[in-house]
Amino acid sequence: MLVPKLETLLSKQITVQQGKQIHGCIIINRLYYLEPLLIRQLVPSSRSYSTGLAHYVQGILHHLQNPDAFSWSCTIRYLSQEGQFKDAFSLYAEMSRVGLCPSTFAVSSTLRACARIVDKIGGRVVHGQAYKYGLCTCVYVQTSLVDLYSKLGDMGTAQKAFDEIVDKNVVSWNSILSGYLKSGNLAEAKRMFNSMPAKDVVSWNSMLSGYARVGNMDQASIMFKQMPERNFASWNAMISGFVDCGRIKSARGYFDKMPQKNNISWMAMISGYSKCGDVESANVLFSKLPKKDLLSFNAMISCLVKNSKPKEALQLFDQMLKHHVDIQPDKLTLVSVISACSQLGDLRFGSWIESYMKSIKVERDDHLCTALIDLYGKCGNVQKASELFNSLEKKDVVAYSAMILGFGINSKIDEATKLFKSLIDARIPPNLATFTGLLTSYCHAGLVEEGYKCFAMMKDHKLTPSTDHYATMVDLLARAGRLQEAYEMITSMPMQPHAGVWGALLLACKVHNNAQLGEIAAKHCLELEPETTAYYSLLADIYASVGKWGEARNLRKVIKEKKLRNLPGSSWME
DNA sequence: TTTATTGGTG
Repeated sequence: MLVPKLETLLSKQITVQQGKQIHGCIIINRLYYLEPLLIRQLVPSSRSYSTGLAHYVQGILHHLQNPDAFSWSCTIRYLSQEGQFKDAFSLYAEMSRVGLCPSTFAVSSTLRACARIVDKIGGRVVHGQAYKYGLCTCVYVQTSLVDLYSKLGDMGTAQKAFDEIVDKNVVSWNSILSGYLKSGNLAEAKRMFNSMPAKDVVSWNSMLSGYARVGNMDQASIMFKQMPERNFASWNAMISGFVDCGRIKSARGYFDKMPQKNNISWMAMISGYSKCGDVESANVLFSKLPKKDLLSFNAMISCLVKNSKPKEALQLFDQMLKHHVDIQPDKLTLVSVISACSQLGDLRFGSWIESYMKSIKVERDDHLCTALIDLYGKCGNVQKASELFNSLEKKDVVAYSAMILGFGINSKIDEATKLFKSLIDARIPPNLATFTGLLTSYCHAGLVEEGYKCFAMMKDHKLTPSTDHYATMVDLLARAGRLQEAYEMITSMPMQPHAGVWGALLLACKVHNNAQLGEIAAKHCLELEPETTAYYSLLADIYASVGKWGEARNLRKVIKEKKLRNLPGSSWME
């Protein structure tokens, strides 16, 4: 049934390319109603379907000599639907410049685009124009306004826009509801929900995820049971809700009970296992996934990266390229792949990934840039990292943290502290990673007092030091020969120190010939990681260096007897 | 024409 439509469309496309004035609006409008798969056939050899299509549709519009308001509106609506929000907005601006009166179609689509990219100024401008042209009495425009101000976090204006709607429909109610939920006002949301004249599955799902977001899974479960109708989103909201509060078994329960699963369900479950470090279970699920798509590959690759398995991540990426030719990696895949490369710390990957990005024509955005800053910083090319940092459009806390660490581990302590100051000046609140970077910088420079100050500063920013922060402090103190202080730092830790913390002390004890503390440190190391024989030999070395030959010999015997072999290359050994 | 669920950088 759709095929003849496509053919007429194709014949009209040819007319357009010959430059004849025809009814372009019909083409654009038809495109909108066609099956996505058929539309894709229209776009010749495009790597990215949506951007290719966006250019195609805009091309048709600009081919017309005098496009009318309807053609403009259809194109804007099309772009907004396809997720090309910036294009939709600039087309709207162009339309007004030409002097055409915007329609309710164009306005609501543009407002939707502004809401999605959180464009405060643009949204207000469009609102003003809609008011000027008297379009603010249309439910669709009004509902879009409610959604816009909800997404901007301006609930006062959102409520005002909502009150002005005479014929409120379910979507209008749902828009204000999700606004209150997003702003964390559960009480008001609940009040709204109860006073709704009609609820649909979206209303119920919004409430579910609202409770899930604050970790109230018991209330979410109660609502889930009460729901008159459930869809994929309802089940998936429960799964990801349980995942977020660490109740992986409950999440799995819902996953197994689901009558039908979509790829999002699988992905939520895989990322759940990833978050609690259960790579094995994630792998098992991934292998069972019937139809793997880009999203599920992204989830699995990122799982491997986050759980420090960069080699496996790159292998999976390779598999994806080889055996799933229909899947094109996107920016998110690349961010994970770059992160895997930086974990491997090999500069060769840097140039490889950059040329690869060029070959598949991926535009560099700030997220990709940040990943590259981390990569170049860790591989020793600070120059390149700092060039990338300066090229960023918006410098967020993650970019700053990556760059501070990059300076720090390349012995550029002045640059690192300067950058931290400018972060504070920019009024960007530092996070745990920022302090990891700064502490590591002081550690590399051997600046104990600055390290202490930095460690204390975390409290001022309402941050609690993690095990890694303690580990860095211990490393800093121990390297400086302040072994007793390092030991006291460990004993003051509110959490269980991991082997790396004791290992740092142990290594320093060897350097500074302190057998007493070395023995304590080694004991803890062996308790936590009995398989790592490097600890035995380190302790033996310490004994030997202070002349305790007997103990040293005994230890070496133990190593031999246990037939344990030296395992060089533990992370802290470097 | 307007609403809800997923994957990311330290």
